[in-house]
Amino acid sequence: MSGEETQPRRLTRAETKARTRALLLDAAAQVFARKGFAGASVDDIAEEAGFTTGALYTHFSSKEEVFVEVFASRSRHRLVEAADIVSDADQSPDETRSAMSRLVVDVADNDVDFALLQAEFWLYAIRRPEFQQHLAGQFRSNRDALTAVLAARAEKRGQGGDAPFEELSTVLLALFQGLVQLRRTDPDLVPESLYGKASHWLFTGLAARS
Amino acid sequence: MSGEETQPRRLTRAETKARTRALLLDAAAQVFARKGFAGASVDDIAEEAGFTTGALYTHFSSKEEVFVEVFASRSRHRLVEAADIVSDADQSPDETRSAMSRLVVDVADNDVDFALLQAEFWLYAIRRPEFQQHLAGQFRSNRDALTAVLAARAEKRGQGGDAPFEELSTVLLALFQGLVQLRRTDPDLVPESLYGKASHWLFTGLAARS
DNA sequence: GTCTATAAGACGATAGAC
DNA sequence: GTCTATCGTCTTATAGAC
Repeated sequence: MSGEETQPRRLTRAETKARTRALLLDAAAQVFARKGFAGASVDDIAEEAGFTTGALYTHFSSKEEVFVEVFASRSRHRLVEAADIVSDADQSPDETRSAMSRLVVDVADNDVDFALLQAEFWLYAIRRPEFQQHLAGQFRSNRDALTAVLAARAEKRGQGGDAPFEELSTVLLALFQGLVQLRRTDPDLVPESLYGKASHWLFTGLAARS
Repeated sequence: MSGEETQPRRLTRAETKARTRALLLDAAAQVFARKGFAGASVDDIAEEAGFTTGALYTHFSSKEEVFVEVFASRSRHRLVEAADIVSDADQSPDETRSAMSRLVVDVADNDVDFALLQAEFWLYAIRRPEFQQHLAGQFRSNRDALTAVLAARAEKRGQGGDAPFEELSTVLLALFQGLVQLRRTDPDLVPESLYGKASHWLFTGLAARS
C-alpha cells in the first residue's frame, strides 16, 4: 500500500487545477438545482465542493460565470442520448417506443437535477437576450439532429419520404420536456409507457395524413 | 366635473385595503416574472405597486406569502380557457385545432409573464414537498377537466368511446407547456399551426389503434 | 492555489410616527 | 393603512497571509 493504487503519479499543477475546477462545477450544478441561480450563494457552492469562496474566485470571475459554465458542461448529454435511442435502427418500432418511454421515466425519476437545471437555464436565458439566442440555437440543433435521424429511419423503411419530420421533431422535443416536468411533479400523472404511446399515435396519425 | 365619473362614491376602508392588496399582487406577479422568486426583493415589489415595504407587510407576512398568493390568484385562468376551446362542440374539428394552435401562440407571444411565472411556480413547488402536492393536485384537476371534455365530445360524435382519453389529456397538457416554452425561446421553432397539427396526428393515430 | 479576513452593500422584516 | 428609519444578517467580491 504505497497509496498509488488509483493514481500512477502525482498530479501536475495544471491537473489539480482542472480537477478543482471540475469539482466546483459539479458542486455548483447540485447547488443551483437545489436553490436556484439567485438563491444559491457562492459560499454554498464552494462549501459543497469542499473549498472556500476565495478558492472559487481563482477559477471563476463571478457567480454568473460559474452558472454559464455549468450550463455549457451539462448540455447535450441527455438529448444526444435520446437521438441515439431513435437512431438505433436495429430495434423494432416497439423497442424504440419503450426505450423512449424509459428515457422519460429515467430522467424524471433518477436524474434528480436534470429538470431543475433545465428550468433554471431556461429562466436565466429568457431574462438575458444574448443567452436566449444561445439556448435557441441549441434547441434548433437538437431538433435538426432528431429530424435527420427520423428521416434516415423512414427512408430505410421506404415510407413517408415527404413527411414533415422537422415539425414532428419539434413536437417530440416539446412533449419530452413537458412529460418530464409533469412526472417530476407527480409520477402518477405520467404512466411509464406514455411517451412511447404518444409517439406511436403521432407516427400513425402522420402516416395517415391527407 | 366633480371627480366622481369613475367611482359613484368614496371607497370604504375595506375596499381600499382590498384594492391595495390587489395592486400589490399584480406588481408582485410582474416582478416575480422579471426577476424570479429569489431574485425579486420586497422593495422591488412594493415600489412597482407604488408603495413601500412597510405597507406591504400590513397585507402579507412574508415574501413567501406574497408568492403563494400570486400563484393562487393566477392559476386556472389559461387552462380553463383551453378547456373551453375544446369543449365548444359547435365548431368543426378544424376550427378546434386552429383555436388550439392560436392559444399556444397567444400565450407565448402576448402573455409575456405566463411561461415565466409557470416555471417559477414549478421550481418553487418542486423544492417544497407540501407545495408540490398542491401543484400536482392542480395538474390532475386540469387533466381531469380536459378528459371529461374529450370524452363528452367523442360521445356526441358516437366514436372512440373506449379511447384512453386520460392519457391523451396528459399528452396534450404536457405538449402545450413544452410548445409554449419552446416558442417563448424562439418563435421560429414553433410554427403557428403546430399544436393543432400535432393534436390532429394524435387523434388520428389514436383512432387507428389496434 | 487555497486560505482567512474584510469591505461595501442589499436583503427581509420590524417599530414607531403620522 | 402607509410612511420613514433602522436592526441584524447575509451577500458578492477582493486583499493579503501562507
